Amino acid sequence: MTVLKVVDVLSKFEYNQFIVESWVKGFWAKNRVYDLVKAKSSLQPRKFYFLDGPPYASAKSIHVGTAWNKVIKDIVLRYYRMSGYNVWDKPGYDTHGLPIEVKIEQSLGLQVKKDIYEKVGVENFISYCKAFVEENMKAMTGQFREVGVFMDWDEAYVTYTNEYIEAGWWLIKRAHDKGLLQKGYRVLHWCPRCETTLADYEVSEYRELEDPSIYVKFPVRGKPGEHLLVWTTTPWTLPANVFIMAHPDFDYVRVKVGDEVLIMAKARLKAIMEEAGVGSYEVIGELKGRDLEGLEYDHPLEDLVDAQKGLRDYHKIVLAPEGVVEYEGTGLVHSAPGHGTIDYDIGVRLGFPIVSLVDDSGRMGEGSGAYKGFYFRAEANKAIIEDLERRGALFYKSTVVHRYPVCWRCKTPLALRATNQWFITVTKLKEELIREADRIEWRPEWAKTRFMNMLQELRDWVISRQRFWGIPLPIWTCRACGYTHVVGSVKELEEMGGYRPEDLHRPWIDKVTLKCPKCGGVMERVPDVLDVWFDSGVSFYASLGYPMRRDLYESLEPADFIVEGHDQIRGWFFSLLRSGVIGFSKTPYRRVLVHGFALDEQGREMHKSLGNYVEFEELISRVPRDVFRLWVSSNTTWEDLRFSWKALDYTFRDFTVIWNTFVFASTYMGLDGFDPEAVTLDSVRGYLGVEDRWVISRVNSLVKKYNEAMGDLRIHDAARALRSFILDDVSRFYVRLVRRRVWEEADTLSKRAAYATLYYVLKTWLSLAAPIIPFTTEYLYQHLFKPAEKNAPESVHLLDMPSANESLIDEELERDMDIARSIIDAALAARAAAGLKLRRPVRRVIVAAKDSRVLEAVSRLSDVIGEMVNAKSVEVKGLEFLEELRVYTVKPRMGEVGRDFKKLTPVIVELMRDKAGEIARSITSKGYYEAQVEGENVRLEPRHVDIGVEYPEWLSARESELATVAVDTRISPEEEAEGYAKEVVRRVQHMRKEAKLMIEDKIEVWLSGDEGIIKAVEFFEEYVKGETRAVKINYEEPPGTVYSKEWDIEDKVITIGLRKV
RNA sequence: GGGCCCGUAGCUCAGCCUGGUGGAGCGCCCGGCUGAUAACCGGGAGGUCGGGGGUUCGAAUCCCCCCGGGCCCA
Repeated sequence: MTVLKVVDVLSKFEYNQFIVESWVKGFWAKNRVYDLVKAKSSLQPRKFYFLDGPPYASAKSIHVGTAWNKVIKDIVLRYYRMSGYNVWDKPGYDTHGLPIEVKIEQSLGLQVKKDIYEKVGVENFISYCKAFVEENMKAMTGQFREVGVFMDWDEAYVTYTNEYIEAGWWLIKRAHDKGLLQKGYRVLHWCPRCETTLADYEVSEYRELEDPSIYVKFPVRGKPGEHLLVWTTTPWTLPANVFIMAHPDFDYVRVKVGDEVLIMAKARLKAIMEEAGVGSYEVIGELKGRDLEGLEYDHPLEDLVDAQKGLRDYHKIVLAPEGVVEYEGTGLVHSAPGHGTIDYDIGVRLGFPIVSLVDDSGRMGEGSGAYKGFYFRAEANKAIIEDLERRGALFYKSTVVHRYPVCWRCKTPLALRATNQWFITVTKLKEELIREADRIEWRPEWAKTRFMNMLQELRDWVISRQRFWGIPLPIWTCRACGYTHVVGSVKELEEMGGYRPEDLHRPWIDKVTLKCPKCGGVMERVPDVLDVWFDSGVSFYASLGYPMRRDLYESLEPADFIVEGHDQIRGWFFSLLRSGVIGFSKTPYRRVLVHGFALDEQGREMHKSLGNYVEFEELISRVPRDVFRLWVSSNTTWEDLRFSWKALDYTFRDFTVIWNTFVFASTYMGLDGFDPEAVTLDSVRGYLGVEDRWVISRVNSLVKKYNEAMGDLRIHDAARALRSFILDDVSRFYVRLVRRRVWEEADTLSKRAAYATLYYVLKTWLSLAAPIIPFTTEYLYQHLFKPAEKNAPESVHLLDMPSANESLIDEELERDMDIARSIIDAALAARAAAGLKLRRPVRRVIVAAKDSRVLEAVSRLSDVIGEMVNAKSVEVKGLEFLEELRVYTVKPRMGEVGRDFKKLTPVIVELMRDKAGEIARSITSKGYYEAQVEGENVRLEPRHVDIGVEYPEWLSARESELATVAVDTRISPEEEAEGYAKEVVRRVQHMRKEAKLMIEDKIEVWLSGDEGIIKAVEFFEEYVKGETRAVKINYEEPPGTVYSKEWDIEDKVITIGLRKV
């Protein structure tokens, strides 16, 4: 078999990347290529467990960043499959949670939570959520497939399934068994309109809001006239005040203002007095924060607030460095453990009561006395400030505008509020979490730093939400005796007297009651659902069916690789680790790669509201899939990606060059009937040219570099190396170099060697590139390589990843070629400077090497240099050679010379002209030139002169770092004639193309006009015939019947005619 | 306010870990090629390497401070 039969496909094909990709898509579907790839991988001995971070199925169209994310995953999976791993590639979808509930509420026009019960019913509501998510998943899967992601789409894991829910229950039970599951108060953001807690991640929207900014005086107990000064922007929390915090290390002052004494932080004194407009005050004492500890005070509103009655004993100063700052406030912080996170933690630590006076709807509730029924930010604030003022407890009041969290769906300002929630006390596992996190391999390394820092601030995990669309909390409480039981599985549910509902979601699960093992009473489920972060956190085992089946998880764990955006360091990476440690006391994953964000061209987030959002549909219709893939994978993975149509366009252009490279190969291999199975690299080893050995070395170096980069998860390094190899090394250098060998008509060994080399290099590259540009590589493989080999696998994706053949790597040769390329550049520049067209051969190029390494390299590669710069010979000389030819000009800088040498100036100017060479050499080498002029010692320095270098007219020279390269521009009559012959050849070729002749077509040529040119062609007739595939040249006016054209070659006119024979 | 990241040519980005004369692509100007060709190649102009300080013989690179942007928290 040969590649002959496919030539036409590639060369005649009008290249269209979109058509290429559609063809491949069809090919994959028709031949079930994913199944084949999967089947091959499943036979491999080494496991590679990839765990997909499930995208949130809340929309139909994926974000550019989501596409990037999946492409990274796909590249890694494809790489490991080709490298001989049994790859686990199940994708997943995250499907529960409030954001989805809200979308459904919006689509149904529901206003408040109550509407769900009253207007639609929970049962219907859940069905809507499910249907919505299913539609989204279907659309998203289609898009992931569209960009070529080879994952097990038919077996995707979905978090809303009964199996998944049951797996989630298992972990809650685990936490319970370990004594980590608790119920208690937690301070969380609460939306008073939606009447629900909001998860941390839901507190994402802030508004600039105006709030009171008040300084309140809390009387020091037993010291009339002395007050603790406290600052707050939330007067509504004052009725719930329990204690005041101070920083042990700060300096505090006692300040006399009028006839009162105020205590506050020294660092804040000036600012506060300025703000309050108090001109005269006197510091009468200074003390450390720690000296304030235990100081008791009275609450200024004690008699108005019922709840305050029982708090007298707790009203004192508590040392709490974490709650006090020096840049704002007074250094004394009013603490309401029912309304502040730090306040709460300290309150609990001290065993102080937790007072929360705001109810579900945001109004002051039981215990708030005079303020009962007042809405927290409105009436309550107003009334409290008035009361304080009336009582003389207000030092100063104004307002501030600051960022305040609002509910992201109804924009209502949120309240921090202690509510009863279920949580897992992961803080007890802190050391274990840190130990396990430390074992994980992070890319890049700073992700680890970030993760570790976060673990230092670990807080307990509040898992309960008062919502519907989520994993129901598997906790049942006895109506009679209050006994609580955690259910770990459906089986346990049945054993406890319950039953298996068809769907484990609310509301069906709510109807399942159990029999209390303590008193035999009826147990009902706690109505909460789980935080949606819990869902994805258990994916590492839940997606494998654990614990209902154990074998799969046990054989695969831990996950070998996960990758997500850097926002997931605190998100999924953390929730996974948390779940892993709770469930199995170890990290569920061993390697993490972090990727950046897809931003717009200005570096802003892409949002529909900003108008800079790129729809997937638009992306995929404007940009071929592989172009997108190559572009995103070239971006440094962990850095943000700035989306740019222009950048994609440029990447697209590279594909043309890649394509042309393969077309070049297939065209000539096809013409000559090259058979890669007969003419192997081994069989032509003795005939390899130096450029062949070079490119073979380069491709093996590439394989090495590529494998190292991929193994280290530096995908962008791999992608960039691939790109620059095919574009710079192969297309722009090697192909240019071998064209002449390939154009030979005869079947030479040199040509065979070139083909064998090219075939080997391109096929190797194709294998390496397959994970990154799976469509293009498949097309080229199917059309060029597969038909040429008898036992070639069905698809390029079934090939084995090449490993570097170190024996073919010749580092010295690669280094030498680098030198040669630099010399070539210099020579081309020298030619350009002399206005010599590349088509015109030059007699010789002289390379004056700056060191022996350059000298050796140029000697070794002189043929390559000669070919590339179209020189008959390349002479290598030492630096001294050109030095002899050099002519220096030394121009005096009259200002400097005049100032320094006064009267001697004219003589010195003359000297510079006469001894230019000597002076120039001396100044350039030693830095000065000394001479006796009219009996005086004269010292010329660089500032006195402008030194110029000139070469003889027939030499065009170029200085480079490695050498001075000079082109001998003299042309003999014969060379001039050859130049003309080439000009004619070029024009004939052009006309051949215009006449739409095939490369192999033979022609007859007519030539008339300028005598010099005719003579030149006659002289080089064999050459001209060979180049143009002309069987005959007639030196006469072309007959009217043939295709003819008049040409102007350097002002000489000729007429060329030709016809196919 | 904190942690981490980024800030290099007009634009997009390499180089920084392991200090040693600043790179690529695109754009611009000039030239070339035309048997890979709705391509391609060469040359040129263009940079206080965000700012400041320090370490060093030597800093884009290491350290500190500041400014601007991002992510995650507060």
